[in-house]
Amino acid sequence: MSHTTPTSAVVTRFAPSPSGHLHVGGARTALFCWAFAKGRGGKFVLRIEDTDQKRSSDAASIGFVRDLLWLGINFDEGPEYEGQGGGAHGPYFQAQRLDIYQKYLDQLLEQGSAYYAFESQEELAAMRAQAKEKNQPFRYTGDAARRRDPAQTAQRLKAGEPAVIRFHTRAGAITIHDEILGDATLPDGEVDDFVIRKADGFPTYHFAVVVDDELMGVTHVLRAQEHFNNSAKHIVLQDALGFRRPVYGHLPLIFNPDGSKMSKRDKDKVLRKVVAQGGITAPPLGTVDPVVFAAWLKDKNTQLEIEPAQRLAESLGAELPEINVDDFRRSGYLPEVICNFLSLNGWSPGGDVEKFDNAFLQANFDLSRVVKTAAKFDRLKLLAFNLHAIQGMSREEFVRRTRAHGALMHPEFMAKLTPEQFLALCDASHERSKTLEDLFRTNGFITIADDALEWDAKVVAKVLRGDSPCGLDHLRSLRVVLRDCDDWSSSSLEGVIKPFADTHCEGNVGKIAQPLRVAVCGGSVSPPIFDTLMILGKASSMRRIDRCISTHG
RNA sequence: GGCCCCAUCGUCUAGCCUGGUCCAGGACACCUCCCUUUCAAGGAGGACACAUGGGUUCGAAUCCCAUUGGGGUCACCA
Repeated sequence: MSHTTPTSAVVTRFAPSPSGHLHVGGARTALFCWAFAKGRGGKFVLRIEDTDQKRSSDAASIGFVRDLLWLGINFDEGPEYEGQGGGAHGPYFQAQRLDIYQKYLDQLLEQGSAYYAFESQEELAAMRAQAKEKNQPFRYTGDAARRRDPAQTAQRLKAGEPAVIRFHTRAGAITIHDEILGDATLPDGEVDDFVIRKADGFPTYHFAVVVDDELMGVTHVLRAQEHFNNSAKHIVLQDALGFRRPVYGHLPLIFNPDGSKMSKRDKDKVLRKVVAQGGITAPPLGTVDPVVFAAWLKDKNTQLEIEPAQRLAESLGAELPEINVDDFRRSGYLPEVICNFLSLNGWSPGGDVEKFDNAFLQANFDLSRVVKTAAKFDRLKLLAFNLHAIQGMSREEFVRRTRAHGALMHPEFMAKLTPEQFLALCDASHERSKTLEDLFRTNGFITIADDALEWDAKVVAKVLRGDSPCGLDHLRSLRVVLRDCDDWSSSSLEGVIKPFADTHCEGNVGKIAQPLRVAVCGGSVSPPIFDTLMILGKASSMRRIDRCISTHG
């Protein structure tokens, strides 16, 4: 293979470990990497870091790629996935590149830049504990190991003793050049002889990253700030291997509003709280496996799988916090809004501009405008952005996207509405929808059978009873009027009910609208009442009103 | 604890590099009022920040130092 890769072309990469779900933090990293490369006519590479056999048992679980594409983040090279990916620098799964790493491992070994080490996990843990006890940082010193003669090392290896390969870090301070943070120098001794190949033969993250970034021609490494110190390790590796050094940019972290790290564990946290408050000792049927549940209860560090966690939350009436991109999709957020909002966490185009699309981001994203400070993820502002975007949609677009969301998330709801009903519901809900989920969440009464509707006791007491004439009295006299009303359109109903309110309630429409609303939907919230009646249709509306009167009369 | 990084309204941020136009701008949230058949939405107002202390300078949110506070990292995880 020739090395004619033009050095001027920008290449960035997003390199997550395999997972079925894309975290919003990861999404932002991917978005920035994508925007940076694409805005400069470069390439964006996706690489799967599956060198941890314990966690990557299901190496095919790269479901998050779907989330990436949903957000509009496509990649030029990477695993093949629904028409995306492929490329000349594959394979893009690190677990499939073991022979490549071995070559460079050998080079390091020959150079004397790496050596075998035989300490057991237990020994290392003891050393770490000791360091911690003395309040000292743990640093592995390879002197003893390196002093061992090669013959003995060979013998131990031959005997099948488990061994790792460590990098021999030379003395000296290491300076990291960072396009976002500026330069930072780690003093001599900060980087110890870290492991580059594990006992199971897999490279560690540090080693695989350095080799792959070089081979894949990555020019700019943009990743979260938690990787900052790792960059020092990568730099010394690059130097030892004679590799080029990419430009680094460490992105500020994204936190929860309370300052804690945003983590999928937050879901477990919410569930544990609800379970504890409810004094629940066994999982509701069909939610979580009882054995798993017991183990989960016992060990606070364990996490439930996403699907069981969702079932459990639903059955307990708990709201799980949105953490993954898919959570936000399910909650009815728009991908373009998520991208827009995510960009604003850590970057801004300057001035007062804050609403923009991915094309704008691509054209304007620049490292010099990335902020250094961590951001707290403000869901309320995201919600406001989503509302604004929905309001900005045409009627057709709103219908189309709501229908798509409904087909995916609420097929049973969709099945119960005629196309005309659905359209009317969309019109009645458009300007009040903060998410695509709102319509489905707040209009459940429409899909309930007329004779199965239940009324909220509190609301009944407040709206239907009380002063005289009370709501029920109004309903009784209004039902006669409505019964004779043949044109059940919104405007016609208004033409009937408003005059009724004039004569019976001194023009106070609320006095009659609320009892009506409660009668037909069971609660105090619905779209405007005339729309609500129209959507339900005359037969259904009348049945509900009559049943309400007889039930509460 | 060692090392590294950071510090503008409650939150995301503009301004900082190239000191004066900033008694600090926008957005979300919040408060008040208006509109109103519910919930929203919408309209009009309002309150709210340069962490602290020293310098440098005629002048500092902007430059320097210290303090304080916050974060990251210290794995055969990535």
